[in-house]
Amino acid sequence: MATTEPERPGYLLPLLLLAGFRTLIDDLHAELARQGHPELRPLHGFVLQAVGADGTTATELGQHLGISKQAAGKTVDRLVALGYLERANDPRDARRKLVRMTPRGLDGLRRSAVVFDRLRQRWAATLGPDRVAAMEDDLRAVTPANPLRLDVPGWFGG
Amino acid sequence: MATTEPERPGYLLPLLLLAGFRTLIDDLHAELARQGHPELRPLHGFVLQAVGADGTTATELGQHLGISKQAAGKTVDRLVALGYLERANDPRDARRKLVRMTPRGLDGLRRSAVVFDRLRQRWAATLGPDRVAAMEDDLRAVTPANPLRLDVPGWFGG
DNA sequence: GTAAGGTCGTCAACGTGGTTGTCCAAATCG
DNA sequence: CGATTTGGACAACCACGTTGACGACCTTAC
Repeated sequence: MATTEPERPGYLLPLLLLAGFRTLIDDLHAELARQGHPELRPLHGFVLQAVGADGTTATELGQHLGISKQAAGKTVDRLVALGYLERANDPRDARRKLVRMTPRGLDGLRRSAVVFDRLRQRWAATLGPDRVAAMEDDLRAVTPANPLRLDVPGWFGG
Repeated sequence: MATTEPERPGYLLPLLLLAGFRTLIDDLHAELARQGHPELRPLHGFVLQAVGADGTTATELGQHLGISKQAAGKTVDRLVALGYLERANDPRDARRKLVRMTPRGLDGLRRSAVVFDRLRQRWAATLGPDRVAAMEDDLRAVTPANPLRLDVPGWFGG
């Protein structure tokens, strides 16, 4: 690198990152819709991921996702109504309501993982596997290893 | 590349892209808040960018941003209330209401550009200028050159 | 054992952003 | 000219986020 770069404007970088994220998520949900999960929203996938196979509670979920327990509870309500989650009582603590995946929820989660892997392979086929890995490594290097902030709607607009 | 990659899970890629975007935007707005623009939300910056120095109308803005004209009008209302935009009548078409930047809006937009450039330089200093450029090129290659979809809150949570 | 304090879940109110549907005024077309 | 299209605004609605308040329940200390 002898001379300086041809001065790329800085504002393009966030736009490209957003576009990349959005492309991936849109492709995922287009495929999920084809596979029997048309009601899943981008947000929901991440919530299912956060609930995991072991289940949690609304408060834990909120902490994990970086949102209030009330907001987490509302989203759980929605996913219960859609048939992806269910609530159960904790036998050891009558205050807690365990949030668990239903079979349908597990199905969606597994399919998401498969599709994400396939999408990453598609990027690798286009760019080369090393470039994708480099992108991941680079992003990890400039990103404060945050524990997943999922308050996107409120953050962006709020 | 003799063998296959060590199987990185595909779901990390979107998370890293989102984290990168979010880091950039958060840093930008932290700096903007320091420079006298604490009320600007992430969304607002993109809207100002879309309005540009020449101004537009709410309908055009909505088309440009990928949202309805009503949603665009609402956001314009907010930015007018915050002092970043102003409306004026179009002398050639009494239906149209021109949306223009105020001096405050221009100030915010210019500062955003400066901060974005500086943030990109910071990434370049950490990763190397070629890596940042490569990331941009790669993202452009896997992204359908979309004309800026700004319906993020509704898209994500919808 | 009982009183004090902390935690979990829920209800309510509110703000912001998105949508669709309706409607009027103004421009444009035939 | 009348008919159609277009821009803007209003209203109703949904999704997601917030904070505040409040029971119900666990835990701890006395």
